Amino acid sequence: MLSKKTKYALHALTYLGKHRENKTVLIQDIAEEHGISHKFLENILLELRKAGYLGSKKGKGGGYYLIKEPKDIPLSRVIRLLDGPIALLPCVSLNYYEPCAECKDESHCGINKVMAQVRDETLKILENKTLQDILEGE
Amino acid sequence: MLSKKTKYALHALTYLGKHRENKTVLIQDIAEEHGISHKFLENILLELRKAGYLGSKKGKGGGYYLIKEPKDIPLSRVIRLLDGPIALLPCVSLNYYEPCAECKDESHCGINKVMAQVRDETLKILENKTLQDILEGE
DNA sequence: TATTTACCCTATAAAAAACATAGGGAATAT
DNA sequence: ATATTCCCTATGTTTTTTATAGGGTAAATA
Repeated sequence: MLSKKTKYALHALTYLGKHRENKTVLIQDIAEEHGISHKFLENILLELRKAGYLGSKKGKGGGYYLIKEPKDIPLSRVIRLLDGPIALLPCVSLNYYEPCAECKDESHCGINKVMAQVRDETLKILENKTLQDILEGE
Repeated sequence: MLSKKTKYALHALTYLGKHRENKTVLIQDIAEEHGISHKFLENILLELRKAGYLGSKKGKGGGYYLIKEPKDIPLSRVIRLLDGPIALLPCVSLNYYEPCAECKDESHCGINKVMAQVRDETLKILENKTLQDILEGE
């Protein structure tokens, strides 16, 4: 399951995607819309900004805004950013690889091989679904 | 990512799948083979037995053994049993459904719709990969 | 039938991760 | 100047995961 962090990030991106004509959106507005803690959401938006999905403006009239096209924001990226690996095991993670302690020989591990296939197929799904798909479903 | 519980369960099932000619296998043997805590593994095997994947025999000469065909043990089942939902959000889980607190109207939520699609496609993958596939990769 | 073996079951504790809050700092509009 | 709003780091709380403990029960064997 996704963490609340990732779930809230998706809600925030969706909200920002729906308000692209406005210049900026306040953290507070998104937080209130979904009943999320302001401060918790703030940390999430910060991460999204650092990752290049959002822009921000300080001071009165400031706020956040989307700087990427919704079609260029795949679920895979958002999940990786906030939740970490998409692979089901560390030993098959492309971005967060770690060997499994209980596995003596990765190259002869059937679990490893199958999980690598699962990873590839799962990635295909999550790379093809984007914020755009979410917005179209609203 | 899968919990260690699920990962160990897969190792145990694999071990039992590779030793089907022997009548039974000791918890201890599996635990030692993979450097897993005996007691932790015991709880996992217990769950697998209750779920109908394993049989057991008490007393001297006892132990565990596989009672299903490897091809009839899909990853989806093992994951659901030990880790819970396969869906990425509670609001699209088939077996562990819960509404999302921050979502006012599920039927008009784009995240919900996309995640339901992701769930369906992910399930296809995990239902088609079985213990048999793991055994063939060893 | 006594003894040993090995699974059965529940409870509890330790560690890690997730979730949330706090509070002052820096930039900007008015 | 001042109010507004994001920026950033640190810390606390809760939940989940991981692991351990210890006695109970059934079966084989002698």
